[in-house]
Amino acid sequence: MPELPEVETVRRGLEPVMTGVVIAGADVRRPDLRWPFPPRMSERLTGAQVLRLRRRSKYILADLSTEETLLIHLGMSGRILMSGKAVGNFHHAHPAPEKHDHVIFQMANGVQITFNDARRFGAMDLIETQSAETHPLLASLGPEPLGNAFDEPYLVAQFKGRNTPVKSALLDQRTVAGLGNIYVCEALHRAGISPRRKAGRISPGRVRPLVPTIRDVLNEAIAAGGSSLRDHRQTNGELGYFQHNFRVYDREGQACPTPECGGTIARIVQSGRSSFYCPQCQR
DNA sequence: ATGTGTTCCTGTCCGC
DNA sequence: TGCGGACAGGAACACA
Repeated sequence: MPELPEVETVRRGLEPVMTGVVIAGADVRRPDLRWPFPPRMSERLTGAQVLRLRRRSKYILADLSTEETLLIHLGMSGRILMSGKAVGNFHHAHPAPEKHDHVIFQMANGVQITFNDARRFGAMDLIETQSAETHPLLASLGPEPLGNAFDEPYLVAQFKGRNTPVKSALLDQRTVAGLGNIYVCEALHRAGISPRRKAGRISPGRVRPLVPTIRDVLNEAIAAGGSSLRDHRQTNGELGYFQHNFRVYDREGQACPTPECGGTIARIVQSGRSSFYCPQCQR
C-alpha cells in the first residue's frame, strides 16, 4: 500500500478538484471492500459538497456539507485515479470501468474519481464529522509523524520497557501513525539502528536522530510524489519517483549505500514482514 | 498489557 | 506455456 507519503500524494491530487465541489453521483459497484460499505452510501454522498480533504495517518477524510465525513483507506493495493476535463492541462476522457474499479465518483465539475483496489484490503465508511476522531479505526492512532506531538521525549517514552523489535514498534500505528514497511526500513537504516533491536534497549541518545530521520524520509518521499513500487500511481496516473531513493528496501544482496560501510543489505522476516537492513552499519 | 501469528484477496514473479 | 509457491505497500483479530 500506500504509506503516508503515497496517501498524502493522493490527497494533494484530489484536493483541487474535490474541494468545494458537489458529488453528483457515486457508482458503488460492489457491496464491500474489507468491510461492507455503510448503508445507502451512494445516496448519502450524492448531492453533498466536499468542504475539505484531510489526511489522518493513511486515511483520507473528506468532510462533507452533510456533516458526515467520507473515510477512505487504500489498504495494500488501493489506487485512486481521476479523469475528466479539469485534470491538469489534459483532457482525459472517462475510461470504461476496469477490473477492480469498485467505486466511481462523479463530481459536479465533470471530474470522475475512480477507486480501484485489486486486493480489497481497503475500506470506505461514512462517519459523523463531529466525532470522526472517535471512530474505531482512528481512535487508537498515535501522533502524526510530521506533527509537533511526535518528538524525542514522546518516542523515548513509547519505547521504554518495550520488548518488541523497534521495527515492530514503529509499524505499530499506536506508536506513530502512518509509517509502513518501506519507510520504517528506510528510516532505521538512516538512523543506524538495527530493525532487530528491542525498542526498550535503544539509548535515548540513539532514539534522538530517529525523529528527524523519520520526518526527513517522509518529507522527501512526499516531495517526490510518493514511491511507485509495483503499481502505485499518483491520481494523474503518473508514477512517483521516490522508489529511486530507496537505500535498503527491496535491495537484498546489494551494497550498503552508507559511505565506507562495505556491508551487504540483508533481508529478514519479522512478524511476517520483510525487513531490509545493513547488519554492518545498523546496530 | 504485550507480543506474535493468522487472515482477508488478487496479481506477479520465479523456478521447474 | 503451465503450475506451484513465495511474496506484496495494511492492520484487525485471535490467541499465548
